[in-house]
Amino acid sequence: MTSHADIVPAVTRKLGLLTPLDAEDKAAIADLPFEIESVAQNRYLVRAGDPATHCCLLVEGYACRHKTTRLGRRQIVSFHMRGDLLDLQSLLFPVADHSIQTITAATVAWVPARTLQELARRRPSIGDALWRDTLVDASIFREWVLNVGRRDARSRVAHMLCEFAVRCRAVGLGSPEGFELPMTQEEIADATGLTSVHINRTLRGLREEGVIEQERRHLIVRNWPRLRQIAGFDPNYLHGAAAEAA
Amino acid sequence: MTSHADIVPAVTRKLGLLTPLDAEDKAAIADLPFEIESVAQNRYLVRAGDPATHCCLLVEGYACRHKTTRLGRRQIVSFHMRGDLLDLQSLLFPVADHSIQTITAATVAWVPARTLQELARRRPSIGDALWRDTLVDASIFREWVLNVGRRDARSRVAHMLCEFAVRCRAVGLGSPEGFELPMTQEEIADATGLTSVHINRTLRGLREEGVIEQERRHLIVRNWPRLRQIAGFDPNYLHGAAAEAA
DNA sequence: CGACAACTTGACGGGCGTCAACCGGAGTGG
DNA sequence: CCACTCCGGTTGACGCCCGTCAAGTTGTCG
Repeated sequence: MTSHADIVPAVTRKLGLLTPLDAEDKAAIADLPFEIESVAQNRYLVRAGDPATHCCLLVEGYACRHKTTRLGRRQIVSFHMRGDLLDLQSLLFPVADHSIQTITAATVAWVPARTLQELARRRPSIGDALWRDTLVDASIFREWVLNVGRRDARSRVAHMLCEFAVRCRAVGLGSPEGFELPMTQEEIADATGLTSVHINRTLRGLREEGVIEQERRHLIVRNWPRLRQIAGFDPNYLHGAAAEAA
Repeated sequence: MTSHADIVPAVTRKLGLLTPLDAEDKAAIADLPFEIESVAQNRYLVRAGDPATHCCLLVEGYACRHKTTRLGRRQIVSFHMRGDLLDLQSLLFPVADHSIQTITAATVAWVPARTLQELARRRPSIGDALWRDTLVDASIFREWVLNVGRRDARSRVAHMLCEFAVRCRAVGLGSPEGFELPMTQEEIADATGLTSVHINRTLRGLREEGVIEQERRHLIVRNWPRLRQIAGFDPNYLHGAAAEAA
């Protein structure tokens, strides 16, 4: 069971990595009225079009944001893991412009958007940290536009794996070599703008070259330099998000 | 010639659309030390890797942000026009993670990032407005990921045209039907993840169907409903950016 | 009027989508 | 404890959308 007392250090740590916080900032965070919820796999946390009343912190598990074309074609625009703040994007908007869905069972902590916004005004350091977090997200979106727009399937998948690996490591998930890869091939496809069939072929290619190894929902990177080279991966765009990985 | 006195109302108007500003906010904006510069076509305003010391307001003309793959393939991640704030993205980061380049001759107003950041803290409404502006940008990036990842060439180009049209209208550029389309076909290609050859064929297709008309760098939309339908365009994701267009 | 960038068009090929079949593991119910 | 089901993964055949290459043409600026 997760309690309010477990959440506070996680949030403080997360924001503290983005901007220095003083004692009063930390006290203010401890006062936040989190509501903790356990969520099953494949459940919506936010639906596009919903009024945006709450923000949430992903305490445990994995999630993604996605949008769909009018014809129903889905595009995942980001993956999220333990410690990520979701839906800061709509903190200042009345309705959500995209959906957020769990990939695995997860636990999340909800805070009223109004409360958070008010806190950001009262404690400018916290405001900075939140703003910075959304800027990192934006930087990742830009990299994804590049990834989907200008890399072939092979590099595209490799790039997505590199990013996921680095971000996992940054929050202490998995070892340097291996980590959980919780999404289905169809979800990888929707994130890279490909089809699940082609993801399957591409992963097989990487496996046959000895770059990666997979079993179940676990991925082992056998040849990091090669994977980075295939991806053309340069982690700068992750900014603080990978601070610990350096 | 553009002077400091011309810039202030433009900035005030821009930010005022995002969040209500009081007299003190406006006075603070008027005190900002803008440095005005005229820039030729195809000049870099910011290069990826540059230290991010200044932010800039695009006073007149058009610009784009872009990133490139290690193999040198370029992806434009956004277009910008009169009134847009550029490089708020790197307000809180030490180095720029992408480049910004003019598409036409332009005039820009520079402000030290430090000054703006300090203003955002001192006047929370201005901070909100700036944050909100970066959130709108992020929302547009997400839509671009979807556009490039999940639409075919035809819809993709149509979508890009719809967005550009709506944003032009929002800042009073062009008429409901026609507007300047300042970018080359190669730039449209780099924004949509296609090639200039295919952009040429796609635009021809739209012309032959009577959806659009082009002469020089000018575009006339002959059949708006049809263009929107081809694009599957829903302007919600532009949030405040198109406030005036409604 | 010459030079250069942007646009235009055709021929051809490949990367990836589509369709379809099959497999394998996990959960479920008898 | 075994059948049944279902989701996700795997593989092959085939074809199309879009990239590539190449050769003009047009427009613009000196």
